[in-house]
Amino acid sequence: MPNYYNEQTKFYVSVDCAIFGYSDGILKLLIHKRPYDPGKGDWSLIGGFVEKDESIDDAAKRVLTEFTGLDKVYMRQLGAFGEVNRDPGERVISITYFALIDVAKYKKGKAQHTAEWVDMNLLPELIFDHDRMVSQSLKKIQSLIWEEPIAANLLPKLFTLTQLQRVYEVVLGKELDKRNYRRNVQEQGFLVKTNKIDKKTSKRGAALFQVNPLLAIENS
Amino acid sequence: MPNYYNEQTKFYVSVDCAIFGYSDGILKLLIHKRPYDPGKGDWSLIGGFVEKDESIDDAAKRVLTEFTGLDKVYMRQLGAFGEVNRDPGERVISITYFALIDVAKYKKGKAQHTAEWVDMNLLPELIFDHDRMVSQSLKKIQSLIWEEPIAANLLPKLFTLTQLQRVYEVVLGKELDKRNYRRNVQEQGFLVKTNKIDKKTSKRGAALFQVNPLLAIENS
DNA sequence: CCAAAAGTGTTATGGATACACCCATGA
DNA sequence: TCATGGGTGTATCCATAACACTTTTGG
Repeated sequence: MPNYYNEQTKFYVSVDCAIFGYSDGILKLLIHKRPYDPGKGDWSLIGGFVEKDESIDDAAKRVLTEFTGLDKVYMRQLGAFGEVNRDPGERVISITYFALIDVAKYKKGKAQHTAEWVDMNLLPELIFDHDRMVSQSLKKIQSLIWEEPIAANLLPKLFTLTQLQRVYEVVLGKELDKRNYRRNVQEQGFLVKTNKIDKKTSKRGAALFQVNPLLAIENS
Repeated sequence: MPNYYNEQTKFYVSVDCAIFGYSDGILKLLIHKRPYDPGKGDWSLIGGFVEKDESIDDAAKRVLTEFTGLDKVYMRQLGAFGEVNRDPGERVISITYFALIDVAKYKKGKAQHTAEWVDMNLLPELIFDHDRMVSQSLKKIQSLIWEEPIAANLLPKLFTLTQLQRVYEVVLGKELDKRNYRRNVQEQGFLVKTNKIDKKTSKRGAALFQVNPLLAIENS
């Protein structure tokens, strides 16, 4: 066979990103109104097509940067979605990623008029199989949150333990015992106490922590 | 934009299957000598291209059936591998699956001359990124083995608890305490004792078990 | 002076681990 | 009769869960 590849079918391949954020004590998802048919105007995850000379991971990073202005963001692949008719417009195979970002750093990029942070508890129905992508992403984040220092990606660089506790609580969907949580999270060794004090959220002031810079997870 | 899709690049999409089997107390992987360039003659996972009108899951099932003669096999998606030059011949995005099958049921199919069951401990180097696919698959199987009744997929329909224990041990790579293992595996509720007795492996005879038919996991 | 959040240890409980002997049978 | 694998229960340990009070300070 002279060139085996040539006989094969090619496919559009997209990346869809479930971008999670946190503000006001609420877990949010960045979604936007799809600007073209099919499904024009329907809510959709942030996505885009993989381009010729970029890896799928790079495509996901590029899309995320285009839509949020951020790079070096914590992002992981969830998996591939490849039902024949998942996109009724054309056959498109989607590789799904999830990301955790600090909403405060978010800058409107592409889709600036139609992108919104939506309360995860009030999520509208999403297009195609995007609902499944979101629920599977959240499950994976829940299973990773005690394994890797990912929760802090939803907060500014410096944060108090109480702020981080709220993040754990909204991600896991349940309240945590303050003392047990503090013991657990500190035993992990992800966090280092800075000598700075946050005076905004309490009169007494709370110690500000950051993720151990040696662990800088982010991408990769 | 009249048809947004048309402006996009298309890609070859393949499925690669890490097919695990078990015999003689050893965990094995089905690999074959790649029949075409690049890498002709090198060891490779079982794989094939996704075709026009099949989902990626169906493509993986088809490839598995073509190479093993088996259907209704336990198979799960691992994830997508999409480095630009992962396949030096052409840009190919691969969706990787792993499967657990009963080696005794295996029939040589496609690649009958070059496919082999190889001891996981003596695995040769595989082509491209297939080594990573295998090690990630094994990790995922290890994390699922106590969650879902997947280990029995490596055995015939009826098996003794001791046979199943060996499967757990070779998958997890460590010895298990017989009494603890038996308590755990029976508490899961996956197994039902049949009234049949296996006399082949012991003089006394051992009760034969099967997976609760209501749980028939297989594909899906 | 008091409301509001920060910070801190100990006990209780339940799941996981370690461990040893009797049973049934074919050769 | 004995060698071989089958089958069974309990005590210990460790990790997780439950639980309440003192501190600090801005208003």
